[in-house]
Amino acid sequence: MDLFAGSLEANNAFNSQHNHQHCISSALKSAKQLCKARGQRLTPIRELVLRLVWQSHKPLGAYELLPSLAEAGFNSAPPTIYRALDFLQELGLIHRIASMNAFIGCTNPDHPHPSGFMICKVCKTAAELDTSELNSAFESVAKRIGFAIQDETVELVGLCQQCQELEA
Amino acid sequence: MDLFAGSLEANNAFNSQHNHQHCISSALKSAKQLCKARGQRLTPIRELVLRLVWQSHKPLGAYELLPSLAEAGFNSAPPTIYRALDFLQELGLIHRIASMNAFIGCTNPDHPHPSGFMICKVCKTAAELDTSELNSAFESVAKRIGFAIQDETVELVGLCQQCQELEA
DNA sequence: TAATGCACTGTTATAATATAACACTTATTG
DNA sequence: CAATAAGTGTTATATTATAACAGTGCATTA
Repeated sequence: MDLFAGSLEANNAFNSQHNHQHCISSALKSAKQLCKARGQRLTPIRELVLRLVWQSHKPLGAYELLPSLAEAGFNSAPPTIYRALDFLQELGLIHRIASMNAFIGCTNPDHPHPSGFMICKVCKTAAELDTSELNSAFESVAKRIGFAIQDETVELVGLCQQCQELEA
Repeated sequence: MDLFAGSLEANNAFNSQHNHQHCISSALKSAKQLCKARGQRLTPIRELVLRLVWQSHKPLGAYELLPSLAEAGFNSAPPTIYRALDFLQELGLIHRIASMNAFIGCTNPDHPHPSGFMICKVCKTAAELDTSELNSAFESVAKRIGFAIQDETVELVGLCQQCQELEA
């Protein structure tokens, strides 16, 4: 059975050729738009944390971000970073990867959709998937048992192509 | 699109009428069989931890299990419980729910399959899903980008029927 | 402009989850 | 029985996350 072939798409995180500056500037642009639209403030700390998360396509832990906050002259106690991360999550600008206790930038915050990740356990790169289409499967089983889905966590861990080649 | 209707099944965790003694005895039977087949030992600590996890269909945190270990006369420092949990996980007898940092008994350890959970955020009950059919979707996107999936985490959080009714 | 209120940040302390390292005991096997 | 491996006990510590309260600064409106 392969009914869903073509229905999921991964972003270009595993393509090391992509223009990453574009990822960053696009994320910042979205952030500013979203904040404006919702009457929220993208303060210096929040913007910096967003930039830090977007350094790469590898999920980063809260405590990995702290030193950079300190360098930038901000307070760097845990609450500072968690507040910023919570804020960015609520706006859909970043996602938390539950299986890694880490955070990653959302590739498409302007069009909220249920998402999942493919995460390479060697290079730690994570590609976001749009899992909208899987929802029909989730919803159909949910409906049968009367369950109302509110939040989805889909995390597929394995090896990306490049790391498979390096291992071989 | 509803191609996957009928392809996922949830277990009976949300049905409070089910014979839970049967869940427990079935889990223990599987555990003994699996251990025997693999030349592993289901020691008293491991069996107790499995029983404790199977108290209910609610995922339990490691530190919630410790007091019961102490009561039973065992050492109750964290490593004791984590070792038992690791062991049971490796045999596929329990699953870890990443989004809750908690552990739950596997409903069907004799027939290993990729699995997911529907978790009620009010009563904390979690029903295991057999997500074998979703694999074709996951695998097809994985194939396109050359990703080799090794482990899947699928956790759907929301409200079970009963808790929806109580909230209303 | 002064007063007020509110969102944001600073700071200290601590909770919650998980693992490292090493000593000791018990089971298994040759 | 001795040797080895597997399991457990114990202490300490790492990692992740939140509680609670004080201070600061900006925005609104009187």
